[in-house]
Amino acid sequence: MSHKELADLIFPNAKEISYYEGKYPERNLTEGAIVTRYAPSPTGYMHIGGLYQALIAIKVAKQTNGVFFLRVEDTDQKREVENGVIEIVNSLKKFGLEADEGMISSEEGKGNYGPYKQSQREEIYQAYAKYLIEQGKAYPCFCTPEELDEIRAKQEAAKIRPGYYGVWAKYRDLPVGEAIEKIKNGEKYIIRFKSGGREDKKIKHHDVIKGNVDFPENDQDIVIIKADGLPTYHFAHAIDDHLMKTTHVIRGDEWLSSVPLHLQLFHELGFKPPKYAHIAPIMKNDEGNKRKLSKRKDPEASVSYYEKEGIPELAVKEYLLNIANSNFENWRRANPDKKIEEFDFQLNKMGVSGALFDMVKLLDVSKIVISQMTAEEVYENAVVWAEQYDAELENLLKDKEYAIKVLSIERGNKKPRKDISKWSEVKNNIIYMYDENSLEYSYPDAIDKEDINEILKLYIEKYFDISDDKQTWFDKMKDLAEEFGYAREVKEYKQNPDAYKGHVGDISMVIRVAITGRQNTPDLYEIMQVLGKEQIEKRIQNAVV
RNA sequence: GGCCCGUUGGUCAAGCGGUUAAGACAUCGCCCUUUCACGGCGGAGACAUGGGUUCGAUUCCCGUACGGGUCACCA
Repeated sequence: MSHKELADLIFPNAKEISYYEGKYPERNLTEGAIVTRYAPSPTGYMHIGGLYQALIAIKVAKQTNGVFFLRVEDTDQKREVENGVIEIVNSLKKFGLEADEGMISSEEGKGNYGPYKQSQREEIYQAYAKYLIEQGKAYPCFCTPEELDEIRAKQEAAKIRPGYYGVWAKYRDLPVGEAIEKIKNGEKYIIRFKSGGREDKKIKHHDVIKGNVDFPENDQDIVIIKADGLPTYHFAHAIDDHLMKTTHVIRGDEWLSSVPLHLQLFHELGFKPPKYAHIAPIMKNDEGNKRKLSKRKDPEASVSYYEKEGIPELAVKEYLLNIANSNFENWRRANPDKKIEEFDFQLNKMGVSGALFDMVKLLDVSKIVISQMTAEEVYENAVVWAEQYDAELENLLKDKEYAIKVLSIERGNKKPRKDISKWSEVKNNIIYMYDENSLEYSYPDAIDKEDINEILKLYIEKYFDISDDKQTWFDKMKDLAEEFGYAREVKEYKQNPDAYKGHVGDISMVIRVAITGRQNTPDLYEIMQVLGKEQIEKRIQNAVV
């Protein structure tokens, strides 16, 4: 009885591995080109952490003229969610992170190293599992889940390391003949990897991000093929990243402690291992404790949150890049007009521990991104967002010509306003330019209430002329101020505050509040030009009590 | 609990044996400004802790505390 017979019995139809080795040749890439991948499980909505990983992976691949591919890891059918794959594909697309190869819909992929969905690669895994069995490096294990639980319970009771290893690996040394007999009798089994590792020996590993890390060798006989015939993550990772020629495995650092196992698997399979870059997760402060951003508890963990809020994709990417390479910020300030693609990203400059997600900072990045857009761009984005999430705003934006005028105020110059951080704020930012009947008037306390009506009346009767240029309008404000005992210049007032009731700024504030219902608006002159003569007259009349 | 990893201002973070310990967001003040912003200038604010090693430790070593990860027929 030989290992070969056992292997043939278990996987009678599996091909020779040489078939696959030949089918997927080395990639013809230039020196230094990096091949990366994003390999999510289709288990629900896309997580911001996934986007983060994908962004980094694609950045690294692109800037070295390498390849970035999307592989779907759906070996756990129990957790799979309907439309999970399409959700991932669409999310990536929305953020402009399209893969060179990989899944493009639920079932289809593109590229020469596919299939890119693990459930479609079953025969490949089985071929390699068969190869390992033939080599005596893998074997069938007949333990039931209940038996495994018992073993673990015993180990815990005895306070020793749990797991399937050493003397606890019940079937690792079962004579081949007996294994064959059990299989022929119809006993259920899974395939385990036969580890030659020793827990008391250390391996050294250099992680691109984490640096040098020492681990004990792996001595666990982990399962490689499950009862359903599909591989576990570890096995699929080794096979796929070898066959797909991944050079850098960029993944969450929850995998760091699996590195000894993975290296061992690559070695036993005769593969050249990839470089590993383990990314720290994005954290959230939860009552003093740091924890991973959680899809269940934190709405901002889902990428769909940003869409709903109307935070531009570019802002999210810039913020993420900020977290990933802190020198990005300096680069951005020095190169405000350059594209993200031009930034030289360095994996080894990534922080080793997880950063707390900072919404305030994200919104600041977003403000800058939006402030650099033209009125037209802001308009288009706001419309797209409003169609989906805000019917009222959508309605306001119907009159495109007027909307563009409104959005153009203090935009497009060298120092654009930064008062919109997300599309959901646009309505509040422009609504007073539309509805003159729902304004609320709240004047600064410093202004004598008695004066307000008189200022407004006099302004409209004596000074208001829509055709005034800015300087004339300006001078008239000063005249008006003087007429009411307010200083023409702020400086004059400050030098001699007792001589005046206030200064010209107070007067223009009165006009501003009357016209817009706000104390905080962009340049008043420009607003008045957009509003037009009739509107202004009407608004000031409304404001007069 | 075992094994890994980490700990610089409120947050993100540079620095990696000798620095006045960068910068950004947030915060405060001033200036500019008709107003609101923008912008400019400035303030406050940090090397978890105890031992070593060293002429000298934020930087190196050990311990402690705290935080994170991992120990599945899940990824």
